[in-house]
Amino acid sequence: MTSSRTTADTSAAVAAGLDRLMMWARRQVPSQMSSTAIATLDTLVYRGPIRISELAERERLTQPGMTTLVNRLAEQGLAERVADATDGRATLVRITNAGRDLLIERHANRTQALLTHVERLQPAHRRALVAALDAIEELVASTANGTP
Amino acid sequence: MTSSRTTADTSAAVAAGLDRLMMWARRQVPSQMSSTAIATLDTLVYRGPIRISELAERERLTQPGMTTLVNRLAEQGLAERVADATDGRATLVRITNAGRDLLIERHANRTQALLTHVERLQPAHRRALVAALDAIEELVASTANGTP
DNA sequence: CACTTTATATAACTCTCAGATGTAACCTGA
DNA sequence: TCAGGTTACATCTGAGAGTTATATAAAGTG
Repeated sequence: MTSSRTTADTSAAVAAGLDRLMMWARRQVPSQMSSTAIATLDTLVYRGPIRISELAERERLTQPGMTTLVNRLAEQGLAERVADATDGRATLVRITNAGRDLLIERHANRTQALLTHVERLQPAHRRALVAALDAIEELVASTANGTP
Repeated sequence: MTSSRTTADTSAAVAAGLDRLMMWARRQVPSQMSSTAIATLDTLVYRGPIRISELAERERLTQPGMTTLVNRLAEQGLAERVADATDGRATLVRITNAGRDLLIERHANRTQALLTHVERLQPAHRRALVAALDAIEELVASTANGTP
């Protein structure tokens, strides 16, 4: 009882802490592209070629919205359309090398921006964050594929 | 030597982990309001009444952009304009009780959404995140007031 | 008291999204 | 095999939220 109570409380504390962390981090790293565009490219990396409608659902966009977003990405050479061999109606979207490069560069920039702050932390706190990296990994992986 | 090398590496790992965490969390909690509007309200809480132009700079918006955003917030009753007693040109923006309530409710909603995932973590991972809460606190506080 | 600077507001435009609707490809049963 | 229904995507308009350029009003300055 005490145990489950504690688990619930600490989970809530962690969730609240993560939310505040995100609010903070958002301000540290200005981003030039639409966050939806970035997240979509990210999904393309982890999911591979994927249908427009499925992409729209994952990114919580309407299908027409995703269609125009894919158009923009294609114009910029960051993604491309591929015919679906199994269904003539469908279009698969695939990230290009340029798209991957953009994500890599962006990630590096953001990491650099956060780095300054992380380096200034008390050593013990930094160690605590390092120790939590696997946990973050699990969290991110928890819905990385097939969100339900 | 080895030590400083390790510090830099682990800091980078932490920063990279945080970036991926943000990408992930973005998808978990859809928000109805503009993220800029939320962040602005948040700033109003932590800074108290503040000038339009200073607010614009903090949120990386142009001054006209912040003027219209403040108009929207005022129409919704989430913030209000107050005359600056020391400067007739300036307008101070102040959050209202309704604005505070909205932030509180939103934080609760997001925390609830994250909670599900946190509770499913392996106990050891959850403990690691709990242990990192103070570190997160320090990180968020590092530029919570007066970023420069 | 003119002149410059500062703080905000207004106007016109752009970009990105949502909602409604159209069109082509697939599936199903008589 | 073909008519009717469904699925997947595209197109069209309209609204929201931001930008730059510019105007207005209050402060400072010689």
